[in-house]
Amino acid sequence: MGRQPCCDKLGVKKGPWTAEEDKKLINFILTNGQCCWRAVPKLAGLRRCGKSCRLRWTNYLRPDLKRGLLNEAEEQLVIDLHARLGNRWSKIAARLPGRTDNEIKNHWNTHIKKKLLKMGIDPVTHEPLHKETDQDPQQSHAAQKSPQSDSNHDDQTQLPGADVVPVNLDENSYSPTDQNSCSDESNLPDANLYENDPLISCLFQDDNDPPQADVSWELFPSPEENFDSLFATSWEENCPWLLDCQDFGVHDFDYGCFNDMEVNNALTSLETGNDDQ
DNA sequence: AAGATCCACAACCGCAGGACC
DNA sequence: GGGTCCTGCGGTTGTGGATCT
Repeated sequence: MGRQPCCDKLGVKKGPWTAEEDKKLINFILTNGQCCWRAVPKLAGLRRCGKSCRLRWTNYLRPDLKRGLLNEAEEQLVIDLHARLGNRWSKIAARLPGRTDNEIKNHWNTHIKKKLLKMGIDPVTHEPLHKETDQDPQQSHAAQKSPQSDSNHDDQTQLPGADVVPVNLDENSYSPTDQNSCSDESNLPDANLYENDPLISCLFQDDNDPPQADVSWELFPSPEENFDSLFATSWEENCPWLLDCQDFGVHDFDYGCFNDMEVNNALTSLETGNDDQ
């Protein structure tokens, strides 16, 4: 049926995002909220397809994201939810605020799956593996302690230490992804969210104490601070961890490169169909 | 020290479904 | 009702770093 590709492949950049691109995207979302991802690249001055922008935002730049490995409680919850929901990662992620479906999926594939296998549990069915796979005593012991062995979880599973939403499999229950619906005021990132986000906080904060690598991800900027002035501060001093994350072109990370005029120009070119990517 | 292999994670791809015209 | 657009989802791939030989 001649469905259009999500982006024209020509001139669209792929691969890892640079700091410059991140900055443009963050800045755009902060200014305009999440709206019409297809238009975002043009409006934000990015050579990316909208899909890529959306993924980058939801999986990495979103202010309410936690970072770092899932803690034990979260892991247990993922296992429990997976037993009921299967590979519906977005549903699972909805029960773990600050975690993305991609993150959980990756963690499942790289850690939990192996862990379960080691414990003698089939990661697909969550049933004990066949007896012919001779478990050594340690493994069978581990299997006995597995979350699946106590089968009477109810739908309000809440593990100690887990910063998670109570499990209620009612489809209408809370989902963090609900904030993704298109642009109204409520869609603009809540300033309070940034109090829990290290990346944004690094970008915004004054040069105070650097965030801890471990991440309680607690944050700092006073709400009344203006994003512009915050962006202008020297974040790289405060965020050595960020420099480790990607090969960022940090020195290009100049907030001044994006402004209203640029947005207007992009809007104009979008309206007129002028695409000079 | 260098090459090979493994591992973890970010990013991409293709499809499905809902909204809109 | 059908076509198109847009977004979200789940599976898969690519890449860089870590570890092993």
